[in-house]
Amino acid sequence: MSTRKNSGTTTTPARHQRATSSGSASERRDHLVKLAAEIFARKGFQATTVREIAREAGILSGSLYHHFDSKETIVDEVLSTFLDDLIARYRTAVDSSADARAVLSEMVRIGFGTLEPHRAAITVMQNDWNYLRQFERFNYLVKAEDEVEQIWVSQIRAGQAAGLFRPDVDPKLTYRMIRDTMWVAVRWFRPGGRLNTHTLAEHYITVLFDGLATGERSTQHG
Amino acid sequence: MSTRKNSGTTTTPARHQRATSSGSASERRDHLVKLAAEIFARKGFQATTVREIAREAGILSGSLYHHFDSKETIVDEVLSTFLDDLIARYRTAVDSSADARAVLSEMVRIGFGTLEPHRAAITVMQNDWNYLRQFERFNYLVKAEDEVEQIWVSQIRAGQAAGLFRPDVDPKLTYRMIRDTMWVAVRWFRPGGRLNTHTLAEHYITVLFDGLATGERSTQHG
Amino acid sequence: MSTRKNSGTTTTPARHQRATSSGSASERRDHLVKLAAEIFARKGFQATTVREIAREAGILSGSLYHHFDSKETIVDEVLSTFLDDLIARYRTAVDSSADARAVLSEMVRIGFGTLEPHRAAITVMQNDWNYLRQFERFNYLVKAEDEVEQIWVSQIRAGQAAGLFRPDVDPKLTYRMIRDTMWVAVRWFRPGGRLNTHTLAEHYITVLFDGLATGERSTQHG
Amino acid sequence: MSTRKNSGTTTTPARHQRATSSGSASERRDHLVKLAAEIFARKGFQATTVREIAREAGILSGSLYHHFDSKETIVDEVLSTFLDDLIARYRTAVDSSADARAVLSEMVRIGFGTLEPHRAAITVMQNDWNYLRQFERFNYLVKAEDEVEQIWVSQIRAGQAAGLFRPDVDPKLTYRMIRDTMWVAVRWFRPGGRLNTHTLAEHYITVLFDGLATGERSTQHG
DNA sequence: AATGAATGAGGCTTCATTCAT
DNA sequence: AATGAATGAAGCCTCATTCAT
Repeated sequence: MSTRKNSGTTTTPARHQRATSSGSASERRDHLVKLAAEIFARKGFQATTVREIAREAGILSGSLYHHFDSKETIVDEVLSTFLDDLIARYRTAVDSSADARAVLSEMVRIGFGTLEPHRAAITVMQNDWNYLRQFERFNYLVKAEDEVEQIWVSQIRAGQAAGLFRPDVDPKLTYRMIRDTMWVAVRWFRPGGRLNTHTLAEHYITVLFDGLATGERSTQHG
Repeated sequence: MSTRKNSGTTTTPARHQRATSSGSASERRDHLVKLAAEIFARKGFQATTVREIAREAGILSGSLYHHFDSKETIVDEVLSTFLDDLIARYRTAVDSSADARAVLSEMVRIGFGTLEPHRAAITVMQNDWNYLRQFERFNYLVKAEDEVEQIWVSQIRAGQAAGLFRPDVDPKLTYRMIRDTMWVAVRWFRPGGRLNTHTLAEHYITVLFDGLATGERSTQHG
Repeated sequence: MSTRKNSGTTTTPARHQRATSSGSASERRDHLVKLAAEIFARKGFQATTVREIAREAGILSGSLYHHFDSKETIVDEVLSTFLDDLIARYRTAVDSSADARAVLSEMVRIGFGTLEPHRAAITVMQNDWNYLRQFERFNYLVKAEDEVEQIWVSQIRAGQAAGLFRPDVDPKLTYRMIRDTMWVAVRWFRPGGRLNTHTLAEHYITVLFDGLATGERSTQHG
Repeated sequence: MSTRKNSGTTTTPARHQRATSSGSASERRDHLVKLAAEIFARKGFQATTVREIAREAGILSGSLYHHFDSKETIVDEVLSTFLDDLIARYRTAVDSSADARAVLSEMVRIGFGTLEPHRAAITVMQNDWNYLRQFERFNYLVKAEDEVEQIWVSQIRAGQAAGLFRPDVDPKLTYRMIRDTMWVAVRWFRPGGRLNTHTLAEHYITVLFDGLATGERSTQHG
């Protein structure tokens, strides 16, 4: 699936193909996208000025428009690159013939696993989603989200059907809680800190499947 | 704790307190804050213009400055009102003499319970936190967050000490996951929809304490 | 001469004549004018807000409009009060039958003598003249200035005619230099400092009439 | 001494230095500064709007910010350019080996000589000094003023020590009077009128050194 | 006399974007 | 590919003034 509206990185025919010191045109473009993503993540999309992105890249703001139509084109590329990658990974996990618990575990690992390589994109998605979705051009974000939900929910349902998961939980609701827990972690997760994404994933898998409580289950508390 | 920078609603000595047809000055102010909160939630703080807030209130933008120093003063009031209320509720729950599981369950209920009355404030906090915390005036947000974390973590630790909770989970990490799950729900939760906040809370309490899986625990999967 | 456009202090029929705790209406008005003059002097007319004047008077800005039509009415009163007083004093000096040197000396003393009682008004006149004269309502300032010039120049001419003053100086130019020297002193003169206005006047009279140089005159230097 | 906060005209390394039809960037900037100075002088700093400056330059107000950070940056440049030039000229005069009277005469000529080329800047300094000095960024104005006072006072003292000047005049006070007389002349001096700045200077030198009176000196009058 | 809410015009500044060079 | 000057719309905020109470 290509969620990208504009030329994607993988499908773009390299234009000009100059072999300059700074690499090909598309490499330059990718570099700029990465730079921008970091600033978007740090300050928010709206609070980031085009001048700021340009300055960080060592050029003037007008020059950015040789690479991108608009500021929105840049976030677009940031977000769609992430979503393309994420969905591709989920598909791989689902395509294995493992049972639902194993698949879900793998998907949790995939989710936490994107925290580092796609930290900026995930942050932007968390913080600026609400703003960006107002624009028609970002409708595809909702579509991608729906597709992801589809993948998760069907796994949870499969697990329930197989008797692996409690039958009394709501699949959609459960998915949303898992999803939120993973993505929001980007707000406090710091690479190189006390916890790495692997630990995070295993910790969450444990609590998710077996719960926080010890001993006999179903005790009426609260 | 009062996180409020400006005169708080509960502690403000009633000044002049004229009883006019349009209500007291502080009622007018509160009304404006609520209006603004809704728009901030819908469009984001930065994307909301003061003209927009004023128009919705039926006045001109300049007139807003009769009530507030700045646009930031308005969000400030939105957020601190919410935090004051939340922390007060948590304190009440903690002060009961129930066991850790009961207290945590109650705190989860409190959290989900704020989703409706403080929907706008929570949304703003989720979406604009990253932007707002850049300003010194919002330092108190971090302080309030720390206090809340303190409350939760100590309950989780107490539960572990009492043998109620798994000893192998990280208290801070667990708190963060719970918190995120609750708050981010504001993004998709719609009052009057299929799920109400009570259902949400109980659902989450179930999964949180007892896990998603059925049958024997600790089986190595994935 | 009354330069005042609005009700002057001396000619205004006392309205209402209430004997309140704060004095008559005109006393209240005068008090406000004095307050305002100080702020105008300190911050400049334009940079002074009506709110600021009101705050200093312990009332709200809207209430000022019970006393004055507009902000400009207030400066108007500040300036015309000063000019009325100044011109009256000059007239007295001129009406003596002393010789030109004595009269001019006295006028210099009068000028420096206004520095303390009319410090604020003189400061406003120095700093905001350029701005205020743009408005038709302040045309009378130019008229007052012309009248003062008239008084001085005729004295200088009389002194030249009597052989008391050099015939080779330009009377108007000389007047302007004297005037400027006196008024601009308001910028650095501080009551209670090393110099009082009496010393200032005598110092200036000395240099003005007899020059800075010692010994033989007319030596070609420079 | 460079009082300039921003890149000074004399010391700026020519950046890029494109030779376009409209001149270099710094030429454009200088042109804008001159335009602005005229309006500041005519209407006062505060009463001048950036739109007005832009309109006079044939551009839109936003475009001004391509050249200057703020309205204050523009006056800053106006004033510091003048002060730099003035102080440089004074230094040259002082560095000659002439006697104090000759040096002072020359400095008077320099002062009046700036009236035409720096008319706008001097006017702004006279009228808006009181307002501008409130801002930290204009602290350097006071420093420059102090330096100038230093130069004058030491010459007056030298003249007194050499027996050229009356010993009974206060050097600082005398300096201030001279200074005020020169600068305030900018308020009424009109190039091309009856008097030119050369005449003005010689007139003032005459009165300053030898006084207004004829005949025997020190006669007690007044 | 005073309040306090509101007006409405206007101020400075920012910023994505364009375009000739 | 990049520059740099300019656009033009819009944003936040200020302030003298008005007016019902």
